[in-house]
Amino acid sequence: MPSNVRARTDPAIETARSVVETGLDSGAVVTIFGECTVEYDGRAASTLGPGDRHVMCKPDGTVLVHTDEGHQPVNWQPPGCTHEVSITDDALVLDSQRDNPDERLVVTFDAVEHVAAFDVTDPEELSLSGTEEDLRQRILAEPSLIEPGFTPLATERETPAGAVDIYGEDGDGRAVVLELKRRRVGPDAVGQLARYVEALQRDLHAETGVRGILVAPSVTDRARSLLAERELEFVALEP
Amino acid sequence: MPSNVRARTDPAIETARSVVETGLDSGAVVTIFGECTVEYDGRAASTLGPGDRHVMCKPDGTVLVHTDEGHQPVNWQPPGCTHEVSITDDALVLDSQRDNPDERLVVTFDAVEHVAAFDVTDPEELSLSGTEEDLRQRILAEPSLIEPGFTPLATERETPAGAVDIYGEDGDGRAVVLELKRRRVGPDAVGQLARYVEALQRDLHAETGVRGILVAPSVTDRARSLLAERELEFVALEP
DNA sequence: GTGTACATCTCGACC
DNA sequence: GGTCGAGGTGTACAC
Repeated sequence: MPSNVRARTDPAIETARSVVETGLDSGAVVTIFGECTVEYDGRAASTLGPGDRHVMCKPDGTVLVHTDEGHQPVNWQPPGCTHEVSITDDALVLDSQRDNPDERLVVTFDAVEHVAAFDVTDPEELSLSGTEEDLRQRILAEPSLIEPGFTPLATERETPAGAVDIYGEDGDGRAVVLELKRRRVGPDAVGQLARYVEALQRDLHAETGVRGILVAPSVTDRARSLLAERELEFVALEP
Repeated sequence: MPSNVRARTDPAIETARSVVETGLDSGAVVTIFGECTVEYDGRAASTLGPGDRHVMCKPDGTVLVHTDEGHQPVNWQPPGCTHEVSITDDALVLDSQRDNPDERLVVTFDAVEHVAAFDVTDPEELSLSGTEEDLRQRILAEPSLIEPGFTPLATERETPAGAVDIYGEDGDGRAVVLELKRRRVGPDAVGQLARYVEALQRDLHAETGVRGILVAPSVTDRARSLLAERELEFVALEP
């Protein structure tokens, strides 16, 4: 059985170029480790001087440049880019570009210390729970978690300010807007709820006010006082 | 000169364990490629069935699990975690945990096709331009970009709703709040500006209203109408 | 440590 | 293709 991996440590530059080019052409995930500089120009612009980094090129056009710290790549290119590899002045150059927006990432390796091409077979999808969608399902299955008498009427109900997570009415027939968050919320969520309540109020020409309820595990102090100022409510609930 | 890289293709499982453990202990960036399953439990919870993935462990405690698609890792652990590697039932198991919040990621490799440890030396910092901070500097250097007579008085001015990007006054001495965005803005930015304007209005007990100006390259239609409803303004400006 | 807002955010869904 | 909001968001910075 042939290996799914083609790798070289401290390769000659032409060998490195070959592994990368062959890998990219065959739809492999290609990684390059070595001393490099990185130039980026697009939505923003950046430069990164010489240092050791790990670069990953995916067959979907993604590029990721990782240092030894942090979850986030120091530089990257999103899916959909086209990469080219070449040798210029004894350096291995990876050039990744895209349109809309016009963006370009160029990684120049003075020295390649490792290169690898991985044939990836991954049939599985991630199964994730504990999302906002789970919270929504919980409430729709048991509306009394919000308060006795609450009745959901629609999800994703459109308003001039955007779609409301859950729209319904309370035991007295008043319109209720729910904004759901899977985690502790700050002022931004209050602003969002306030927008929806105001928009719906205008839209319905309601005589009685539209109630707005923020549903989340907890709120910060500032968010709580913003809720109070706007006469909005809070219900503690987890996904 | 000894190589900065220790790598093995299709290693025996004990060899793989040794390279990973030695690498983690020495502060190297360690990568493992092979067929694995992934279990995560923490802020949310997830499972991922068998497939080929590329796993990177950084010396700061970061773990990244990448498939062949997308910018984002399919699973990960943020910096600050402690990882352990072991062999259980002929599988290589990577166990990464942290407290606050309690989170655990377990990657189980049925087969390791490649393993590598990279000694990283990276003295450079990223130099980035085109950020919101650049836009702020541009306005402070030339306030008339907002409008003739505008005078900045403070940045990060605190209000009960949060800190205002730039606070100042117009040619008539009216208070002005600027909210800056480096890119095209939607309804969320309008909500943010509205919160600040309302909070400052209350705070100042101003007789004349506080003006709110959104400064960004452009706005969506919905954001524009929300601005109009709230009598907020827009100035087109890029970073 | 928590709170707050930015980010080349990315990503998916819907229009 | 643009708009919109979620995200296990991560990240820096202020309190």
